[in-house]
Amino acid sequence: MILCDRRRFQIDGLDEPAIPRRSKQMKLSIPAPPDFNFKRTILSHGWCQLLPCRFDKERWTLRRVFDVGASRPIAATIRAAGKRIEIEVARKTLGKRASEKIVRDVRHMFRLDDDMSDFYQAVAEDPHFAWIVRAGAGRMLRSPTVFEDLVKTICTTNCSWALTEKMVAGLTNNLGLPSADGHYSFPSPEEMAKAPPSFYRDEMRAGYRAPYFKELADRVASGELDVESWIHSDLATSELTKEIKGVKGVGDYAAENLLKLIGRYDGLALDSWLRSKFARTHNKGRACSDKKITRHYARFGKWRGLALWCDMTKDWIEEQG
DNA sequence: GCGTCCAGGTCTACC
DNA sequence: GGTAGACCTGGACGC
Repeated sequence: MILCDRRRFQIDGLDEPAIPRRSKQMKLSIPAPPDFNFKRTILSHGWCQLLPCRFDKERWTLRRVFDVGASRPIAATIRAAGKRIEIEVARKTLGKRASEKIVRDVRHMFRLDDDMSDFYQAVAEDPHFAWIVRAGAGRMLRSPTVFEDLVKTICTTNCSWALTEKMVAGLTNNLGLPSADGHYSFPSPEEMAKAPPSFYRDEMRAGYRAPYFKELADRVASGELDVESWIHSDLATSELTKEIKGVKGVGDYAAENLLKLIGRYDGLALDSWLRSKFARTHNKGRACSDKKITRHYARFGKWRGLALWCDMTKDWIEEQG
């Protein structure tokens, strides 16, 4: 992807009109870990800007349409509320099953159950990385499903961020299901499998990736490929990487990026922006080899990919105090 | 407005 | 295993 575009969200902030508040909305509340940083997690990378998420930087909220199973998708607004995360649902009432599903999804997205202590221990002694512990950085926002993260990752390959947004929007707005307020959920593998190949080429504007999406959706919908199992896989990272790269359109960068979202940080997921940012930050603006970048973060072992990402995105948010 | 060039990551064929 | 070219889109640029 083209990097100058990738960081656009830091400057523009809100680009969607606020949804009018309803007279009665239901609220759910989740306790957050002591080391959790809501802002750092939302802006951990560009996912907050991809539908069905909508980031409001003025209010520091994340809106998203959640798929809750059989009933209609539900839009919710997520915000920090002290040491808790508050979820405001655009419904007067919400069934137990739907409430539990939304809470489970939010916990997963914000990685509230991730134990960061090992990572923080790995970076705490390094003067250039100790800020990560103080800031509570390192939780990378993800989607409720591995499938959604995989599709979005493929959408980031070999194109500008603007095109990534366009492809994801085309997919969501055409194949997703509408919530009561007219926004759409991310389509399921089954919904994507129903779409003809021409949809991916002509409507989604996925270009040469079009057959890849069709094939992926078919394989997942038919049960041939269980991408959700990757998150709890016992396979060694090298083996899991091979399996992930078995998906058409997924190469080294895409596989390692997905592995980060799954919670494995061995890979660096180097793309053009990371290489450029590393050169500016650590190599006096001169391009350097991937080997040199790898050596720079090698001391962090299995956390090197996360250490790299935190290092390269440190300036995305001004630290307070 | 039109045409050309280029960047971006992966796939495939070839050596 | 390594490499070159094709894939497709949108932005930048020149005319």
